[in-house]
Amino acid sequence: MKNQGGTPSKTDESSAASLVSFVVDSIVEGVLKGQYVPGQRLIAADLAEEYGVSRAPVREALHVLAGEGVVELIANRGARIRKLGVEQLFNFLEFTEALLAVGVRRVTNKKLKRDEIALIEKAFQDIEQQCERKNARELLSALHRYHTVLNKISGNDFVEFFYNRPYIRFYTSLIHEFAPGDNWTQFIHNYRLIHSTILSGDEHTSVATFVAHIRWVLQMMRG
Amino acid sequence: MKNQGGTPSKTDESSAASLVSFVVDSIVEGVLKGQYVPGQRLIAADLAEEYGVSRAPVREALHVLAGEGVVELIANRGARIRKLGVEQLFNFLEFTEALLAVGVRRVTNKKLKRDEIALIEKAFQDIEQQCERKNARELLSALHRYHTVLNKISGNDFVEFFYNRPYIRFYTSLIHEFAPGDNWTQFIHNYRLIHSTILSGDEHTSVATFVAHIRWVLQMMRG
DNA sequence: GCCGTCCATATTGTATGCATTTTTGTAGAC
DNA sequence: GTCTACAAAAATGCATACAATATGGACGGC
Repeated sequence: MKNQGGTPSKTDESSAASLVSFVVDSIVEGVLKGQYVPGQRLIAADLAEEYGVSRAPVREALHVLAGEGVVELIANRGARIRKLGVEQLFNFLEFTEALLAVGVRRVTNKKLKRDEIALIEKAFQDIEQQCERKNARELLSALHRYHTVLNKISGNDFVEFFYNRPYIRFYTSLIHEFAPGDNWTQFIHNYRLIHSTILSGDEHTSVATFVAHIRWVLQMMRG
Repeated sequence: MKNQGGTPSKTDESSAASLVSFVVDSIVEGVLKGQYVPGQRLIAADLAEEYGVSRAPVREALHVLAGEGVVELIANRGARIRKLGVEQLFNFLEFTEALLAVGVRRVTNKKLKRDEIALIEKAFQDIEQQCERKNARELLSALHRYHTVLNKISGNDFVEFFYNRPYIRFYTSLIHEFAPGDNWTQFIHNYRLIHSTILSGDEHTSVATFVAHIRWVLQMMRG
C-alpha cells in the first residue's frame, strides 16, 4: 500500500515524475511480470486504491497504455489487458523479424569500437546463461536486452525507441508460452551463429542467418 | 454544445462512443491536415473549449496520443505535437521499409484472387495520378493507401493494424517535406516496377526492388 | 423450471475545484 | 540597454462530485 490519505507524496523514492507515469510504469511492470494477464479487466478504482492515488491519474495512465496498445479500452466497459490470438502472435513475430533485422544489418556494417563489442558480448552472455537454465521468460528478456544493445549501437534511434515501447516488450514476453521445448540446443546454436556473424562484419550473412532463425522459430511454434 | 469548431466528420462508432475518442480523432485529423504542426503546444483548456467539453476527456485524449507517440507529454509542461529531426525521419523511413517489405513479400508470394488484384491496381492508379499532379502530400497519402491494401491482403493483420496507427500516418505525412523534387519521373518509374514485380509473383525480386527504391529515396533525401 | 423485467449495485465517463508549477510581464539595479 | 528579482497570470496535476451506463440478482409470469 503506497500512500494512504489524500496527499500524493512524490517523495516516493525513485521514479515518478508524475503519478501518471508512476502508474503506467507499475502496470507495465505488472504485465511483464505476469501479474496482469491478457484479457484481465483493470478496474480504475481498484488500481487507484492499490497505488494510493485518485482515479484521475489512473484513468490517464490507462489511456496512455491504450494508446500504446497494452490495454484495450471499450466504451463504458473500461480497460482490459490486450489479448492476442496465436496467429496474431506469429504475425507479430514476423514483424519483429523485420524490425530487428534493421539493427542487425546496421551493426554488422558498422566498424565497432572496442567497448561496443564488449557490450554486445556481455548481452550475449546473458542469452547463453538463460538458455542454460532453460528459463523461457528470462531468455526472452535477455534476447530483448541483446537486441536493445544492437539497436542502440546501430544508430537508428527510431528502431531503438520503438523496440522498447511497452507493448513491444509485452508482446515479446508473450512468446514465452512457446518455449523452445526440446530445441534449446538448436536455439542457442542458432544464436551463437547470429552473434558471430554480426561481429564478422558480413551484412548479408548476418541478416540471412537472423532471418532464417526467426523463420525456424516460427515453424517450430506452428508445429 | 458538443461539436462546434472541429467537426471530425467520422460518423462511425469510434467517434460517437466517447468524448475521449472524439477528441483523439479530431486531433489526429488536425495533425494529418497540418492544422497542428510538430512542436506546437496543445493547451488542454483551449482544446476543451474548442471541442465544447471539459478538460478531463481532453487530458485523457492527450494521454492516448502520448501513448501513440503523436504528442509528447512533459511533466508540468503539458503536451506538444511530437517533432522529429530529419535524421529521425530518415530512421523512420528505414524502419518503414522493413515494415512494408513484410507485406510486399507476403503479397508477392500469395496466389492473388481476381478482386484482390483489382484492389491493388486501383490503389496504384491513385499513385500514378498524384504523381502526375506532383502533389507530394497527396502522393504520400496514396502510397499509404496502396500499402494498406497490400498489408490487408498480405494476411499479416499485425502489420496492417500497425501501419494504420495514427503516428505512423503522421510521421509518413511528414516526409512530404522531402518531395521528389526533380525526380518525379524516376519515382513513378520505380513504383511501376515495384507494382509489376509484386504482381509477377517473384518474391525475391519484388522485395529487392522495393528495398532498392526506399534506399534510393533515402539517398535522395540526404542529398 | 425457464424466461424476461425491474431495481440495487458496481463501474465508468465527465465536470469542476484547488494546490502546485510554470510562464509571463514588469520594475528596479547596474 | 541588459539583466535579475519577483509577483501576477496561466496552465498543469490531482482529487472529488456527480451523471450515465453496465452488471447482476431477486422477483414474478408463464
